[in-house]
Amino acid sequence: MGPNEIKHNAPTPPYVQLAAILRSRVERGDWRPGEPIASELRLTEEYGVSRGTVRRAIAVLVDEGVLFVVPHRGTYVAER
Amino acid sequence: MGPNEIKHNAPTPPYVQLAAILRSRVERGDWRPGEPIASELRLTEEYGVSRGTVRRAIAVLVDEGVLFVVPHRGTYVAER
DNA sequence: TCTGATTTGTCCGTATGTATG
DNA sequence: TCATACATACGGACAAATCAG
Repeated sequence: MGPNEIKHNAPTPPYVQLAAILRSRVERGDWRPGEPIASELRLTEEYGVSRGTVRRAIAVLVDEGVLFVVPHRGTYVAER
Repeated sequence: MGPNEIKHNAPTPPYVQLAAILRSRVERGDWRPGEPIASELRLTEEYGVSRGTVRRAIAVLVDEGVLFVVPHRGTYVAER
């Protein structure tokens, strides 16, 4: 883990921090294009934030074209 | 209550008066270690001061190690 | 077909964080 | 100092869709 921890008292909001973490995990190849990333519930447990924060972070990456959501199925890594 | 009233025309600033009141309430065991005290909104209603004043008073006690704040969750009594 | 588990969708209430006048 | 507004975050609850058995 290391730096991949959410700081609640940082000037950068948790959802922005988490978005950066998830972005780097995708770039690192942690999750490959076309494959699902961890579920929202899993991410809340892994990073100690609320689901609302997780969903907001995902929304950022969806907006960037890094991820896409399939309703009731999961969140996936976009194809390049 | 009784003496636990904020005097706006006193030489001692409201936030200092409130800090003293809250400190005594903790010492009295009104709120126990690890448990949350009243919310900022609740305290503004209870003592007739603005939220800014409440937050300033809390900041004093946090500085003293009497209280600690969990962002977006509440203000708690420090252990010990 | 049925059942239960999983996942995202949505809404609500409450709390603190921050900024402005 | 006060009053107000909005942003950010947390937690809970329930619905709807999906999937595996």
